Amino acid sequence: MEKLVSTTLADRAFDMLEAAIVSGELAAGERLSEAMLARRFGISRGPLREAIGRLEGKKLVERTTHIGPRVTSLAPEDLLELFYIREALEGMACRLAAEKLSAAGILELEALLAEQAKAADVNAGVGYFQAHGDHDFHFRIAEASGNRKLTNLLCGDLYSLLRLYRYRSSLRVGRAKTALNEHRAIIKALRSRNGDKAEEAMRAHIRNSRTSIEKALREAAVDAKELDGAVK
Amino acid sequence: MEKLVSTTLADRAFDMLEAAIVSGELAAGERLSEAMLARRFGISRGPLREAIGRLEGKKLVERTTHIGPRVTSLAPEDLLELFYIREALEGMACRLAAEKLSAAGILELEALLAEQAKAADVNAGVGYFQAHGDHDFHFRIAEASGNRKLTNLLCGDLYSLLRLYRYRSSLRVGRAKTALNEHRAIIKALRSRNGDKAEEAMRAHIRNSRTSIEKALREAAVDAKELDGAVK
DNA sequence: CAACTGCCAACTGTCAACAGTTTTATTGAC
DNA sequence: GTCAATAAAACTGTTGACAGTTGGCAGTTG
Repeated sequence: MEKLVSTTLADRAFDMLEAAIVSGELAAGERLSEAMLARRFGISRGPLREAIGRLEGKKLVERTTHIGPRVTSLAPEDLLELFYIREALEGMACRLAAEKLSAAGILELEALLAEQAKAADVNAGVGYFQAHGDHDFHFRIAEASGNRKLTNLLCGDLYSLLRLYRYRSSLRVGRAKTALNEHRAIIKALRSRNGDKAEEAMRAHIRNSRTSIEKALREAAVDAKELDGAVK
Repeated sequence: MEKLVSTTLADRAFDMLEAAIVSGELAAGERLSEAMLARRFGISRGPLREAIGRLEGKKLVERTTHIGPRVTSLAPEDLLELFYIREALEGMACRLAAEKLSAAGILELEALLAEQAKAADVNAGVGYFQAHGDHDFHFRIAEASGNRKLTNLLCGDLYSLLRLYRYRSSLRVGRAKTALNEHRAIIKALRSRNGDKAEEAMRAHIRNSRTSIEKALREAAVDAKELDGAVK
């Protein structure tokens, strides 16, 4: 048996499509032509269709009959709705992590945070932080919950959905430093092994993220209106 | 335009399969033969495959290459993990509902509860309560949250997953009356428009459900062990 | 010049057939 | 009688082709 890569074509198509979608290579709302994608991946339309079906089940693409599949496009309200879900789920994950995390695990988190602090300093807290560091931090805590279904839901489904919405990094200038402090508070709560405090620390963090985005969205809406008025 | 039912074959197959799975007609862990299902639905394997793909994305079926799709089977630990997720999400839904629910909405909930109380009395609180009433109650609150993504996640994905695990109703004897009281407490918190209280009331309710199931599972495990010993 | 009608190309939905793998049944040996 | 090996049956993965629908383009008409 040399076929260690016994993945089916549909599997590979699924992975490639998901990667292309969350990376933004396939823009939100873009129509996916089956024939084109089939040529691009070098496979037939059958497996491709199955892959698209799976993505549809994951809410990453939507379909309308005879017109074709499109990448799910998230309205600003949808993004905010997802943040309420994140607050609930990551709060729970953080509570569980506080009860289960090993001393070594906490040290790892602190090391990660120290690295982020450096990066945040270097970049004056703009893009990088949100892109990689924040992500990793939340990932680790989700995994530390020890709840596999919760971890999969957060890291697998929810985060790929969140990435569909590409907010301009300018929306978040100045948030990085605050967020870093909130991460410190979370680790402190984790170290105390207090589930209540850990959950509340995480929820406050995500709540603040949400209000920050809400504010940015309002400002963006105002700008758009002014621009619209100017054009007219 | 008389073709209001422009559903595709794959859509119908998806609906029928999902219904068959959550109703238990297709048992958990059962292997799904594509040819058999295609004959049964009177369609070809193409659309069927796509429907199965969607269910796979929804985590209702799992696939292994060249062996075929099987209905996802939930271990007891998986069930408990789902209850932690429920606690987080429904707690959040209840908080949002407390802030948004109209007076009329609260009256509807109370009416529903009164109906359940009658049914619970009649059946001495065994099967019916859990099967319909509890479900409806939680559904309504999820919808009242006003958060569409949250509602879909709870009512669409999570509940169909939960139904995969068919606990014998005997596991829950005596829980019905307690649960009814907990529902009353939830409504009381909703009426007070206090998000914190509403969230905590719902979380306590689901936590109690979980501990009740944990206890029942432990007892069932002991019984199984004794039975196993007797057989040997 | 604008709007409507009819046609055409492109695409999606569906199917039947082929290739490779797994499972089962049969056969033979010990 | 049991076990192993081989062959056949059944099933999944994949493909290419066909039918029905959608959207756009050109031509025509008011």
